[in-house]
Amino acid sequence: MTSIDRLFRSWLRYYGPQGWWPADDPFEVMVGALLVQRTSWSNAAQAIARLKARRILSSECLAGIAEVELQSIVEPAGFYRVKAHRLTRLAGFVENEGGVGTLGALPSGALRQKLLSVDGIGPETADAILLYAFERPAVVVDAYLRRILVRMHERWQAVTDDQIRREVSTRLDSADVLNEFHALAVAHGKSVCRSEPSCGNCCIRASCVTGLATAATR
DNA sequence: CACCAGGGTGGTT
DNA sequence: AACCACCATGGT
Repeated sequence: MTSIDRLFRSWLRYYGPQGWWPADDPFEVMVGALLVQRTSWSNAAQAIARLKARRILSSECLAGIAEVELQSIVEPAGFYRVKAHRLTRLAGFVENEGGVGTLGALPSGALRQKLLSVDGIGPETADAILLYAFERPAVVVDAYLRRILVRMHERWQAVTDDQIRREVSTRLDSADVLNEFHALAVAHGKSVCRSEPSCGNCCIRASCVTGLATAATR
């Protein structure tokens, strides 16, 4: 039985604090969460910088801007047609809900449900927004975490995302810890080889990341 | 050249 | 329920 708790401390000791999420306010986190889908952060950050340069990175502005214009602005992030449309819908949602302040007053369960009703916000993005925009103790289950867990123990192969969320949250409860946990999972996921399990050493032994092994298995 | 990046949606079997 | 194509730019 591997301890998620020990894995987290190993990552933190090896990689250090990741400083997520790089944003000035909750709405910027929401926008970034949509822009970064299947996209490198550097590309998403370019789109965010262009929004900021035009001073339209707010729900009020984005709800009113022409979608074709928004497309040209967020173009560096890729998938710019769907993303412009989703940003427009997101802004309308936030305005309709009375702003991020009103949303922030909702309990996490209700807020998650509302977020999932927005076009382009699925489970992973909803939990990322809960965690990084609203500082709720949400577990973000992404492809990196799934792969890492499967490589550590075969039992994770058949475990659903919902089960992963609950199992992780029993070990890591605070928003601050879960904040680092997801960011570190991404950092570690990028470091280890991405080839199939054939490697057999990924994530828990030294052949992928020197020094992590002894920390993770201690 | 192929492959990937801090996913989600809609359609098909 | 499991799979699939699609969205599209920028970096290795």
